[in-house]
Formats: sequence, C-alpha cells, structure tokens
Amino acid sequence: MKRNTWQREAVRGALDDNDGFVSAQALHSALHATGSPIGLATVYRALADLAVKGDADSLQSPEGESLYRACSSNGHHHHLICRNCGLTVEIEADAVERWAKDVAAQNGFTQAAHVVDVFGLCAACTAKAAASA
Amino acid sequence: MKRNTWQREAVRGALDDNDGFVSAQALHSALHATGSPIGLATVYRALADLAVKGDADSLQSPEGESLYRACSSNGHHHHLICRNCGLTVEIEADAVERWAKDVAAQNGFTQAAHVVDVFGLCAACTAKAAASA
DNA sequence: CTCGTGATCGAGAACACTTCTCAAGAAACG
DNA sequence: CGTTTCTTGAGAAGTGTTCTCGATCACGAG
Repeated sequence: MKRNTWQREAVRGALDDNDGFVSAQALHSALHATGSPIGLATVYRALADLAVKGDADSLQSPEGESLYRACSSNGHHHHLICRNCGLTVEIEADAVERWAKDVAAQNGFTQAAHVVDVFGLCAACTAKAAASA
Repeated sequence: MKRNTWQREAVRGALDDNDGFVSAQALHSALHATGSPIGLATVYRALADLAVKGDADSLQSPEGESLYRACSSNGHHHHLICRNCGLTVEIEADAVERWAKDVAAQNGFTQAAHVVDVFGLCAACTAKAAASA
C-alpha cells in the first residue's frame, strides 16, 4: 500500500519547479529553504520512488552525485545538460538508439542498455563565460 | 617533476593485466593479493595520473564507482561493456560524435562533452544466461 | 659513490553522498 | 474513533574517494 503524504508531494513539486537536474541534497536544501522540515532520508526515498515509477529520470553527474529531474515524456530519451547552470534539454536520439543496438549486435552483445548524455555550456553560460574571460 | 616509482608501474601493470574495467578498490585488492604492500591512496593517485595522461580511461559504473581501464587507442572512443563479466570492447563512434556535436550546436550549447557507453551481455554471458534460464 | 632536494608514499583521518535503523507519527479503513 | 501498519526523521552506519603529514626514496649534481 502506498500512502499519500505531503512530503512526497513536496518532493515532486520541488522537482517540477526545477528545469534541470538537481541533486538530492540540493533538493533537500531547497525544501528546507521554503520552510519544509522534511528529512534528508525522506527526500532520497521519495526520489527513488519517483525514479522507479518513471515519474523522474535519474543520472549520475560526472562528480558522482545522483541527479534527478521530472521528465514529462514517458518514453526513452536522452539529455543535453548545461554543466554550469543545470539547464536540461530533452533530446531524441533515434539514430543513436539504432547505432547502439547495431554495435551491440555486431559484437554479439544482447540486452544492450546505453548511457548517452551530453554535457556542455548552454548559450547563456557560454556568453557569461566569454564575458568573464 | 614526475618520478618513476615501482608503485606506479605496478598499477599500470595491473591495469594491463585486465581486459575490462576495474574499480580502484579491486585493483588495490589485486595488487595486495600479489604481495604488493601498495597503499590505497597511491592506487587512487596513480589511476588519476594515468587517466589524466590519457593512458587509462575512466568511467562511472551504474553503481557509482569509478572504473578504470588501460586503453590502447589514444584517440577518443567509447566502450561496449558486458555487465556480467566485464568484458570490454572499444568502439568507434564517428556518427555519434557528429550527432552529439550537432545536437549541442542546435541548442546553442558549446564545449560539448558526452558520455556514451553501452552496457549489455556479451555472447558468452548471453548463452550462459539462456542455459540457466 | 654520496648527498641534498623535494616529489611520492602510506596509514589513517576526514569527507561527501547514500542507505539503514528504529521509535514516534499519521494515513487509510472499518 | 480506534487499529493497523506504512512513513517519517535524526542520526548512525556504510561506502568510495580525497586529504594530511611525517617518513621515504628517486633522481640529478658534485
């Protein structure tokens, strides 16, 4: 049985408020900042639940943190992420899907899953970086 | 100034002895098993050095560990990894390179780096899995 | 060969992130 | 309203990685 608690709603809401990927810790801080006395453990639990149910995507940042994001599209897709501000764009990658499957098949691999994410600097951050450089 | 110490050689050697990706901890254990009194911190340092110099590739396992591998090809390339036995195949991905750059450019992103790795079951492990299923 | 310098080593402490523990709290349901 | 039992939350525990710092050893100079 799954219960509906305000804590879970709060986590989902905080995720929705955010355009890009956020770390569990950041989410926890943000919630605290708004006055929620929610616990860190609960945030982790809620995020894990959302990820399992497919209501959120998760990925590991290059620094090793787990990042989460509320993703609308239910299907399989990938992300283009600004490493500076966290802005995230969902991208389709049919070509890459096929490529991954082909490569796997050519080498006798089955059950191919793939990790495909692109990190870069978004236009705004590129401009900022250029200005400060 | 960089010195040549037997410890560094040992790490590089242990990496060479391994076909697939290994975690720093596993490498440390392996070295200890052969009698090397090398320290864990040193293994981490050596691996980081190798990765920086391009003599080793590093990636994060889905579990969050940092894995390392001695990669012959100096250029940029990706991996097809058996999630069961760790067997790793280096793959070229010109198409994906171009795709990543295009997608990034289309969205105004610069300095695009990408994470592209394919996990699957190699032929041998697929057969084994089928046999045991 | 011997010496001096300073990069490197290693054991453990320190850290960051995540998961677990368990008593207290509160949904859901009759 | 009361009972049941899932959920919460504070902190402990666990895991993987990095840092600290005195001791050590490689390397070039003499």
